[in-house]
Amino acid sequence: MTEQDLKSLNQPGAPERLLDAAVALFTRKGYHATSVREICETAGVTKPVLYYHYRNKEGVFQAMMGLAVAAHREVLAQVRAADGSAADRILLLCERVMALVLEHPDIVRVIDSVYYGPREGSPALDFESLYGEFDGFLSELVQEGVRRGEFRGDDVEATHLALLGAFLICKASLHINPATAHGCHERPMGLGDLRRVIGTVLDGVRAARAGGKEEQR
Amino acid sequence: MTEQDLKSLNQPGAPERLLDAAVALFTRKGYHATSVREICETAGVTKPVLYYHYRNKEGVFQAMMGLAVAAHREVLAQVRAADGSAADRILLLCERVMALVLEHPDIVRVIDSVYYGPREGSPALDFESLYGEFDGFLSELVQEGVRRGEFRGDDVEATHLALLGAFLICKASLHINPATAHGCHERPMGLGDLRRVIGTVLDGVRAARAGGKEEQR
DNA sequence: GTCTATACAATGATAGAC
DNA sequence: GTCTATCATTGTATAGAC
Repeated sequence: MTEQDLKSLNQPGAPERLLDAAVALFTRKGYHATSVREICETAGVTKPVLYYHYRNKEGVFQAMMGLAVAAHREVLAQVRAADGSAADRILLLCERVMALVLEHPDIVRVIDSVYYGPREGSPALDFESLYGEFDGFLSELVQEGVRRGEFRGDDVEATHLALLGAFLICKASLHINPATAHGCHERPMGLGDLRRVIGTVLDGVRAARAGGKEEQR
Repeated sequence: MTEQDLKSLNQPGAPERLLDAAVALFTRKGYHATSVREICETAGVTKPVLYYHYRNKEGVFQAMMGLAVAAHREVLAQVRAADGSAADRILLLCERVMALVLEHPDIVRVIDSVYYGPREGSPALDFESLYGEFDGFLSELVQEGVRRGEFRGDDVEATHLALLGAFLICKASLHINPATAHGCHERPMGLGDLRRVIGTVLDGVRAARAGGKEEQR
C-alpha cells in the first residue's frame, strides 16, 4: 500500500470532504438555503476550492446524484438477473431498493426534497434514471405475473400503482420529523414493515385458485 | 348590495392579493426562494403592507395553512357523519380528501414541499391537523372493518399502510413535472384512478366468504 | 393602511497572487 | 490546487411621512 493510498483512506481529499459536507447541509437546510460559504467552512476549505473541483453549487449536487444513480442502477441490474416468481421478484426489487434507501437516508432525503420541491431554482434532477427506471421495471414484473397467471389481470395499472404506493409509504417514513411524528409514521419503517405491506397488496392481486375472477390465458 | 361588498368582490384587498401572490410564488419557486419583494410586486403593493397585515413571510404561509386546515377538517367531519360499510367509508374519505386536493393543487404542492423539505429554515407545519388526522381516521375505519368482519384482521397496520400508500401515490401525481414525466406518472391521476387503486387494495384485505384465512370475531 | 427611503447582513461568484 | 480580497446583487426588515 503506497503512501498515497493511505492518505486517501484516512484523510479524504477536498472533493470528498466537500461532497460529504454538502450532503449533510442539503439534508438539514435544503439545497437552496445552504450557502457555498457553509459548505466550504464545513469541509474546511475556501470557496475557490469548491468552484475549482465542481463548477458551482449545482455541480456538487449533480456529483451526489451521479453516485446515487450508479448505486440504484446496480441494484436494478442485480434484480433483473435474479429468477423466481413475479411476486418473489417484486418483493426482491422493493427490498433491495429499500435497503439502498436505508443505507443512504440523507441522500434520499435530499433527492426527495428536490423531487417534491419547486420547479424553478432547483437543480436539474435525472428523474428517469431513478424513479422512472424503478417504475418501469415494477410495471414489467406485474405484467409478467399476469402472463404467468400468478396475478389477476383485470387492472394491471391499478396493481402497479398499489405496489408503488406500498413502497412509497415505507420510504416516506424517512421524512418523519421526530418532533412531530404522527399516526402511522410514529416510527421509521424497516425492511420487515415493507415486506408486510407489499405482501398485503400482493395477496389482493393474486389469482384465486378456486373461485374469483379469472381472465386472459 | 353595498358598495363595500361590490368592491371586495371585484377588487380583492391587499391581504387577499398578497396571499394569492404568495401561494403562486411558493408553488413555483418554493418557500425559501420566494422573496418578500417578489410577493409584494406580484400583489401590487409595497413591502410594509405585507409586514403590516401578516407579521412576516412566515405569517403569510401560516395564513395559507390555516385555510387548508379548516377545509380539511370540514371534509373529515362530513365523512365522520356518513354511514355505510367500512369499505364504503374508506373510499368516501379518500375520494373527498382527494377532491379537495384536486381543487387546490397549488396549496397542496406547497405544503408537500415543506413536508418533504428540510427541517431547518422551513416554516412550522401543523402536521397533526393534516396528515395526522387523516391517518388516524383511516386507521379507525380499518379497525371498524375488522370488527365488523368485513376485513381480514391478520395485519391491521399493513392494511392501513397499504391504503395510505394507495392514496399517496395518487396524490403524488400532483408533483409531476410535465417536462420529465415518467413511468406510472405520465398523466395526473383523477378520482377514477384513485377509486381503482383503493379498490384493488380493499379487494385484497376483504375477508374471503369461502376459503382463505378467517380470524378474530 | 399605505407609501418612500434606507439600513445592514448574506449571497454566489471571480480576479489574480502564490 | 489553494489562497486573499473583493464584486455586484439580493435578502429581510424597519423608520417615519402621509
